[in-house]
Amino acid sequence: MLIYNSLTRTKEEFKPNDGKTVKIYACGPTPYDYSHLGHARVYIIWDVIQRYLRLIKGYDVIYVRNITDVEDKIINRAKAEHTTPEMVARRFTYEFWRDMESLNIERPHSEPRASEYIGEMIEFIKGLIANGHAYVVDGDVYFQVASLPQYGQLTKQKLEDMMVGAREQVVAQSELEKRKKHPADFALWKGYEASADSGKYQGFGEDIRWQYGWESPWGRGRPGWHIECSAMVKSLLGETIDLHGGGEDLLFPHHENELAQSTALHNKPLARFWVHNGFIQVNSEKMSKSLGNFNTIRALLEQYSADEIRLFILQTHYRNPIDFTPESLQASKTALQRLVRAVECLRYKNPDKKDLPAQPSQELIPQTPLACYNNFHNEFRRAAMDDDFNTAKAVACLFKLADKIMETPEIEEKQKAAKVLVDYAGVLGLTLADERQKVPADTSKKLIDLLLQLRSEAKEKKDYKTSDMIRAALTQYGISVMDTKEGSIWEVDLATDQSAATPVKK
RNA sequence: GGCGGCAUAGCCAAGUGGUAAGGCAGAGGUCUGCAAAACCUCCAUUCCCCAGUUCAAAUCUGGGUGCCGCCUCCA
Repeated sequence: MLIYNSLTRTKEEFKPNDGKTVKIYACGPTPYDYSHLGHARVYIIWDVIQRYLRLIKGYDVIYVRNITDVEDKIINRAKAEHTTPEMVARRFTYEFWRDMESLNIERPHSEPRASEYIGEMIEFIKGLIANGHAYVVDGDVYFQVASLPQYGQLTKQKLEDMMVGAREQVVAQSELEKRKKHPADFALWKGYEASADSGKYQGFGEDIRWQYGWESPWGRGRPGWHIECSAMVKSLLGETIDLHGGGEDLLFPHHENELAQSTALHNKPLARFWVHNGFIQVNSEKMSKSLGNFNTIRALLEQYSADEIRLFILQTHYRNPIDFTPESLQASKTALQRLVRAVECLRYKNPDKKDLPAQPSQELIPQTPLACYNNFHNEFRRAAMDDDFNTAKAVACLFKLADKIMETPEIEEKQKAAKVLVDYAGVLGLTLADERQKVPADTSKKLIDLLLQLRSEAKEKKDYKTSDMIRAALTQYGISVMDTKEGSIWEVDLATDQSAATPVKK
């Protein structure tokens, strides 16, 4: 199969390094706020990559996704809320997990937190100082960019060219830059005392940055942004992994610097393939916190199901930008119904079972020579997913199969094909669960009121047979109906309710 | 200033040398007490513009126009 490699900027034939185990490291969230649709896209994409390599390609996959819980934005939020960085990170890590669960994103095998790997980072930095790629200035440690001839290889930038931008944007920014030997040198370790803006954190009682620091050979401080990934990759997966990636914004400086650190220490490539996804845009501008044009996953889930959001995202190739509009999401919602209806026939045989299985079957390779999906398997894999995870094409395959299912009159054939559809949709993380009869919570109240209105109309017509039938039915459902002078009132029958519940006290 | 991406029907979006996937919307039909849903059929002679290469270009080359991203926290 082919995967586009950001490092070479071409699609390359992919095989795991050892032939069967794929080591994946995807850059995870910084938990300082709720996640938005852009985050959803990255993790949905990696979820699909991971599922495809495991379920269809049959590789053993080790999937690691970190949590950056040591970061300035967390510290700033903690300061604003008069709490601790740990509390902020923990809270939003939980919120992140909830969102991931809601989107039917499978858990990675490991989710290392930066704060758990400070020791490994310090060792890593010590190695870089020892072999001359890093230098210490007053408790700070910087990576010396000029010491690595291939620096800039990932983003194809020359050091001289970077200085032009650096001159305008970076150098003037702070006194701190005077410490660096080159403007592009980046911090491996930020010393507390040396921190140029540490002063502004005083006056809040205890200095949060001081609390949130670790002892190191260079004094108290905290790690720079990029070192965590290098150290955790090394610790959990080894010196060279198969796939590494994240959002395209991470290419520079984050991944360039990770690559530099790891190359400088190991003299080996950090990752064989670098995979980066495009952004979600709003009105052709990127969706971001700073522009304030983002939609949280939490908010979107109130109106759209996980399947709908996933379909929306997977209908575009992962490297292209997606322009988000409410209409485009609505289009995916409508489209999904076609797939759901196509697999409705699976319920024909067992009418008692109202829902499809939550987990798709693992038997993914059908041997039945049914005409309706003869080429489906091949098309989905070879033409679509094997070509740089072309989920847009894969989704089109699902729709074509759905049409074939609709056309097929014979029930058993329909069901066989529908099973295939469910299984392959599962590779994309789509459940195809039928939610058409899922009603809002307050609908039952409205329905009871409607029944009581019909009942009172029946009573006025002296149609006591109907009115008694309504009351009897409601009673059977645990609703007590009482007629008063002002009209009928109702309540949930407590006795019925309690009989169903487990007693709390004995 | 450096690096990079995109431009395909009303909208979204695949396709990167062989004659335009798929989705939404729209039109017609079947069904139907009414309504809705569903199902079937149709819907780009053409891929931002100009020039070139080729038997053949949306796809390759050169030029132009427009939009966007990274270089600073960002998925």
